[in-house]
Amino acid sequence: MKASELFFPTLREVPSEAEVVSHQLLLRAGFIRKTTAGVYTYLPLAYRVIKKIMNIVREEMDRAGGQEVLMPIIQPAELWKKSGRWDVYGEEMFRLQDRHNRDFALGPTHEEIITTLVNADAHSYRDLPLLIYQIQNKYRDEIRPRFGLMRGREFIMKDLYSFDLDDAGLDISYHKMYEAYNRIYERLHLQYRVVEADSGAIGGNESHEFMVLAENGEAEIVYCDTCDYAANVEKAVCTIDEQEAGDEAMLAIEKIHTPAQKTIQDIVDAFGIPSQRQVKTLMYLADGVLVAAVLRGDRELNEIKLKNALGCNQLFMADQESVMTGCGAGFGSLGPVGMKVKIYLDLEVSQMKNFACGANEDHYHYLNVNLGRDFVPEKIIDIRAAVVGDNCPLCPGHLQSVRGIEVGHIFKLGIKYSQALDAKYIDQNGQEKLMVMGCYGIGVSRTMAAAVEQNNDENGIIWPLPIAPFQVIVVPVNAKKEDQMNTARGLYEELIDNGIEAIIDDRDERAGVKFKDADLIGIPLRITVGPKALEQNQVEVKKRWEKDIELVAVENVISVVQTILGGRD
RNA sequence: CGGGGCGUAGCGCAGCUUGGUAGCGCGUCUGGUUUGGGACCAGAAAGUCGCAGGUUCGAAUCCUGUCGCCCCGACCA
Repeated sequence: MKASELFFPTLREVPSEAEVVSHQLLLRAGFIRKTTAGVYTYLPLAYRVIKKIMNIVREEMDRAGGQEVLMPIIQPAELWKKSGRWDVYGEEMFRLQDRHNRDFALGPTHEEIITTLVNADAHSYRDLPLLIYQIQNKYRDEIRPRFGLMRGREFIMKDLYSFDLDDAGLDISYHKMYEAYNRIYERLHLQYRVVEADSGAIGGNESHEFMVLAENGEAEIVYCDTCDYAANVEKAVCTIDEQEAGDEAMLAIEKIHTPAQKTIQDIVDAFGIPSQRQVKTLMYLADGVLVAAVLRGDRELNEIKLKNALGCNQLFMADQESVMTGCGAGFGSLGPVGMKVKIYLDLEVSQMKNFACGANEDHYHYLNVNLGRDFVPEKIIDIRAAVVGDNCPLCPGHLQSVRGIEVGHIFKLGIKYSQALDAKYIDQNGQEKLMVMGCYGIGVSRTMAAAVEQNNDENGIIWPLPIAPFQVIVVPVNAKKEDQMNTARGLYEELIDNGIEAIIDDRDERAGVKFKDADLIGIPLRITVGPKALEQNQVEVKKRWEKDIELVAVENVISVVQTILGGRD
């Protein structure tokens, strides 16, 4: 490709709409342009990267026994009504009507379509297992699209669905995908981590996320400094150490006047009671029902854990009014003693003795409160957010934390959708049974953004070799000098003949401009044809990820390039 | 949807408080001089100031409404 003909409109300045580095660089380097919020056009360079990612994904899916199909984006409402998700999916689904006012959705995911399809055409145990996948655009009317490609409303996703005879079969399919995903991220040359995940609204009981490590990642990952344990903080299990439980004797409960003390810190300041000796009470509305979540004073609640424990659909922090009517006291004076609504007590609090908390009466607190004697919770469960330094749930190690971008997520769905959509098969004994399903997603366009997020410097993108839009850029320092252009052209053609994807920067620009652009768009190797070296029949070979320049005789360039490309791949 | 902010030339911004000729830098086009890390000189094109109402002799500027965009929160590949 000639740079003079390539459509890659680079920008010198950072568009003001871009906040994160991947968004800024993809815009500046002429890879993407926004059409509307969360919807982007992929320009030629970007689409080359996308296609490379797709191909790696496709190869690994095929290798794992997946079969590629292409399902419709436009999906009839009736399918979604059948699964019960037409109402549940809510605002996030793009909906439209045809000329007869029939309802449709733009597919945010394809469980409905694929399950219906498999149910219609796979009837026997002999037809299973099936691993069906596709790579196509998904539509989700996100509450807030952001960070460019990171969270779009239209994005490219690979989604695979597995159909098995039973749980044992699902375990095998799940394991295949787990392995395939690992191979994919290895092959993409991304630093990543597999973590245990919450399965969220999609349902199911086992789930892993594949996280590309990046400082600005939206997700927090905790991992053990000793063993292999790693989890999304949303999921990370908090344990208590039986040894730590004090054998302190219970003291008599005492009510104190706290006219101006509302927060945990106020009590620390006024009475010198450390936050670890206090308890905080958070009020939530779970599907409209008021509940109390009780945690140690210095801890944060993990809402997802609470939501899962309650088994509710919607969980919001309660408003002042609901709290006043439900508890008879306002925020800042709440506590488990005499609490009129159900108490969900964090595991850790069950070990605390003689703690301080609100008295459910404005301007009063209790001291020396004890579980059992002074109050009885509905449940004692793990609902606190894990933090760095916590005990590992699996070994004697401690938890560390990093941030990551979720680029892949695999779920065991079980029979949730086969039940709703009636996906059954006849087994060896002539019995009807429900298929057991799994689903497995990779955000392809997000993976491209994550790759940039992880691989860049002050000059621009540094594409990992397997997904670089081109592998080599040949830069004649002065396009008007015939000897330089001739050598550059010769090398360029030789590269192409050897199956190496190359650009020749034949533009009549100053060398600085070409170098800046080459760095910005992140081509891994640059071959510079300049006057001085050319006198010795040499050119420069520069790796985008290193500072040093290597002088190479023109006749050796191809083999040097091949060695570098081969070595890093 | 709640909170914060922004819409002025392709990109980055000023002008708005105090109404009166629409400006700057970069980019683009033409000519020339240059040519190893975003050159210089000269010239040029390009904006119904997001849109719609209103106030006014006169609105980018004041008022009302509306649309769009960005950031923080809940959601997710």
